[in-house]
Amino acid sequence: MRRVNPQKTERKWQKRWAAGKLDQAADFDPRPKFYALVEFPYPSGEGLHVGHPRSYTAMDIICRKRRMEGVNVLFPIGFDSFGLPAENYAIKTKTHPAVTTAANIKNFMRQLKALGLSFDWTRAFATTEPEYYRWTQWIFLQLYRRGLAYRAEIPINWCEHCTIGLANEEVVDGRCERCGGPVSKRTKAQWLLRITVYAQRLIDDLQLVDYPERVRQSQLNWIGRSEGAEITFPMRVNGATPSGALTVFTTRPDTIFGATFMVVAPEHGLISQHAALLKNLDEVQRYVQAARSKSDLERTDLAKSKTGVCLDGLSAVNPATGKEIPIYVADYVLSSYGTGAIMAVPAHDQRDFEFARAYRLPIVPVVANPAGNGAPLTAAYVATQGGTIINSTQFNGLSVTEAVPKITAWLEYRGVGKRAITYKLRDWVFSRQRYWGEPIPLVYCHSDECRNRRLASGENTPGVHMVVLDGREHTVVPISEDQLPLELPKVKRYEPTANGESPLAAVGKWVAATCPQCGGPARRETDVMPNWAGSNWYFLRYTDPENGELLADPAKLRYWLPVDWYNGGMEHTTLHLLYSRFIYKFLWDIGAVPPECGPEPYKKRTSHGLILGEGGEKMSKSRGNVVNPDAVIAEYGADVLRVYEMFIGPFDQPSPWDTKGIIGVKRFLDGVAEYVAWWMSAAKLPEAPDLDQALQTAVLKISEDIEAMRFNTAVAALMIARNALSAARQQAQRASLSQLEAYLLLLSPFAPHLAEELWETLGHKGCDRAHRGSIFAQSWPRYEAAKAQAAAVTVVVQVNGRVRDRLVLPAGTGETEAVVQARQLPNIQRHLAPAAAVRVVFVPDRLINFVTS
RNA sequence: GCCCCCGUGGCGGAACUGGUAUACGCGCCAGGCUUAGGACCUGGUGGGAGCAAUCCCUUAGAGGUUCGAGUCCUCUCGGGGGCACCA
Repeated sequence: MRRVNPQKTERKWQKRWAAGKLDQAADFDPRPKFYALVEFPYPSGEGLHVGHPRSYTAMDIICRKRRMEGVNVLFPIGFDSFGLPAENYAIKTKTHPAVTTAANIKNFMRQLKALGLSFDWTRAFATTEPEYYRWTQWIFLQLYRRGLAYRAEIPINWCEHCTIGLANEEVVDGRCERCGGPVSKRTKAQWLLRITVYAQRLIDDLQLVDYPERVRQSQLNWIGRSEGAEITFPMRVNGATPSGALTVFTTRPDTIFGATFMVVAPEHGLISQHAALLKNLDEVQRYVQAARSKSDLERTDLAKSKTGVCLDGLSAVNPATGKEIPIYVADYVLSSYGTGAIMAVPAHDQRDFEFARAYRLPIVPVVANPAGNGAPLTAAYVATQGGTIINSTQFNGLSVTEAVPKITAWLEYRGVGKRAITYKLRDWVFSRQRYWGEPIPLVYCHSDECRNRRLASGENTPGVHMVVLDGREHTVVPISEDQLPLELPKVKRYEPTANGESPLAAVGKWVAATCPQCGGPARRETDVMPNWAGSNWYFLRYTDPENGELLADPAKLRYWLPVDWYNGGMEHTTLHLLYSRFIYKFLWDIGAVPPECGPEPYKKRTSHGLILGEGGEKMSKSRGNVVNPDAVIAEYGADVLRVYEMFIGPFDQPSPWDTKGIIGVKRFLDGVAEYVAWWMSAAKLPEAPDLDQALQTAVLKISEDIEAMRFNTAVAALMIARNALSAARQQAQRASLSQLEAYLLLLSPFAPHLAEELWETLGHKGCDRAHRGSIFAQSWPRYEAAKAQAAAVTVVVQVNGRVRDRLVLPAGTGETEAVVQARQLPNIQRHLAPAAAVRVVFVPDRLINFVTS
């Protein structure tokens, strides 16, 4: 028998579930709470990807089980609807992003609902709703007020062909994502957030949370803490006149005696400061200019040989040796890491070694290479563990490990160095020269009144309180909070302007603002926030999505936070996941999130693997291997899609789609339906005597597997239990009502529509208005160990570790009895001389191993 | 270069803290039902030898620890992901 039109049944139950309150979370309910979170989708024009149901069904299964366990579950969904695709679509078709976004959200809602996901739809919102982004803007203002948002001239990605600035996400392998053209750097004033202030806390607090090791490692790696020392090298002009100093960061202060030259990054301030002193200024400037116009791709090409120019007329003194050493500018030194300058120790750093070779600079070893025997170096000896210090006066003979603190202390005593910690993490560029994002709620005022007020208050930090626009000082004036949201205006053109400004810069009425402080004319900030802004804090809003006074009621935050379980993609590990931890910590610091919620937003994080196309390639439009969930639902129904996606492979690993594999899941679910129909018609048949054990094994296995996200083996366990029911049926025996009910309960989180339908078939009321009759209002089956106990077990009998026979024994048979029986087995006697056993290894109910040697 | 993950049948993959390797599903083979067909039903299915009982081999490869290794340790090879001139 075939299931007739699963889609119709599924729609029926979806309607009935929606009419009730089964999926809704209850604020302040005395039951234990569980806040489950999945990454809300970007509502793209392509609709839902088959990857979405994998993550969403997984969390749906957990939530349905939790509710059946008597837990008050918050399982919300929303839409992360600002973003580039809507804007690019607008550029192509002149359709306003608000229009496409609304249509896409509608489509996504239809698709999500068709999957039977038990989201609390009453809490849904989109980040593009002004009532929501009002608070995204509010958060920006709080960051600004506390000096954590600032404006700075930084390089942006510039596409020569499109003549627009690109977000980092739009640069793929150093090329423009849209036109494929080369991307170079241009400097532009941008708003940045000081995430670096939180670097250490973002590392430390990883101890407080339950994240997969690979996620933890990635975040640590990305933040990139390095311990070392800052060392100051005095500088001289023409080898004589002292002139300032150059500070470097190094992780190897123990090698300072081997520092034979210094290198600064092309962007280093030293060059402009000392321009007048440089005898080869032209050459230096040419080099700096060339470095600047290079693309990222060229500049970071490791295969490229080292280049640089000596700063002629300027030199430094190695504070350890007292020797005068040259200073170079070279683009292998990055301005954005450490101090943008290094002490070069060519004997013990490969990059410095290559540079020294190319420019014939002295290479002085200061750590003995035990394998080298004093032979000339062919490569740097990077001795981080072993090695003895040489050529370093009083430190000779120390190990590297001993020398690091001793030499640091010595430098510190002499006032030329100190311990220092550096992070790879950079401040977060928070402005985009784009349209479809949250406007940054600031104006620039050049009135005397605002200027005087600024000067009088002493708050005059450039880049925070004051900026220079068109050569003129402007006061930065935040829009008052009661004026939020600052809504996006309508524009005619969505393209960024030719000079890289946001499309908003071309809207005269938008740019010409009134200063909220002095009432005079002011110029509005025209950049918008990146699409991470809305997702930084969305999980807070779910606790109180309608609040018009606060971003969320503290009492509700106290009740629901932290998020108990957050599942998402690995690709967000160093973006959204890190950003939102930072913003959460900030909101917690300023009291917008109550102290009781704790310092971390997500208690537990898990990651799903990608669903790949058939054959293991990534799904993509260009490969033409994209599977549309709508098509799968139309052919097989949502339950088949859900169960298939759970069965496809280990949840945290990538798995290829297999159209043929779906049929196995369809057969399985059809078989369950068919069994129930048969069961109803076979009331006179006797009950099977031994189904309890099979069922209890399933209860234990499935309960554990769901918690551990081993959904593939949970589905296998459901199939095994179904096979046990079928086997009994072949003996003309049926399951008891309670056994069959337990089975449907186990199935229900995976295939909710079918389970609800069959539950009704068994004579329950089904999902009425009060929901009492729904399968989802029942209790999750309890594991009964006594019933799970098998009467007989198969014990493996080995001789010298090789399986020679098997023995069926009553469970719990003791060693003496088991060994006597095992010795009588003919095959054991064949392999074992009667008195030969030297030793017997006995594992109760599992194995006996006779060891003769 | 650094960090992380992974190598098990024709395929996706099972195997709890070392204890029956290949669960479950796909595919394939045989039979059934059917005029026919399979998105149906039943049974079989790692490789080799044997009529058979049974024996040998097998978790990328090579060593090691152990009564016993897919699982632990060392090395080698292969695949994937992330970061990357980070001083």
